[in-house]
Amino acid sequence: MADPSFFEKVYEVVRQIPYGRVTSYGAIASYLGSAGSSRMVGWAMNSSHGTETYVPAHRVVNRNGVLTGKHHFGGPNVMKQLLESEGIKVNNDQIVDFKKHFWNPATELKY
DNA sequence: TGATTGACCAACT
DNA sequence: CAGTTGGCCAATC
Repeated sequence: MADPSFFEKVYEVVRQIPYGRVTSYGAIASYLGSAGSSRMVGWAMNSSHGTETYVPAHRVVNRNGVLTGKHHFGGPNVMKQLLESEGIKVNNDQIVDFKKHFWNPATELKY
């Protein structure tokens, strides 16, 4: 797309998250150029259900590594199960060793 | 069409 | 230390 919107950029970044890795809304937003748009990342995930390509929104958590949007996956346990299914341990809705599983698009993906 | 909200983050009071 | 405010873009009322 010659002029991709914020949403489309978010989708592409989230899709490029490798298996067993997670990232934060702020990291994506900051990578796109605006840390204040972190809310839009979450909103984009909400819209990701209507996209043709699947978006691993369960790999996206807030800056604390907490599963803030777990309720939006159709159930409060779905997101946790998905992460654990990828080898990521989740305790009390919080990712264990979040820093180790953290995938920074600005560093890994960069361009 | 204007106002409000939304899965956030950071700074200020 | 905790509560409030500003900021960002897009969708819904």
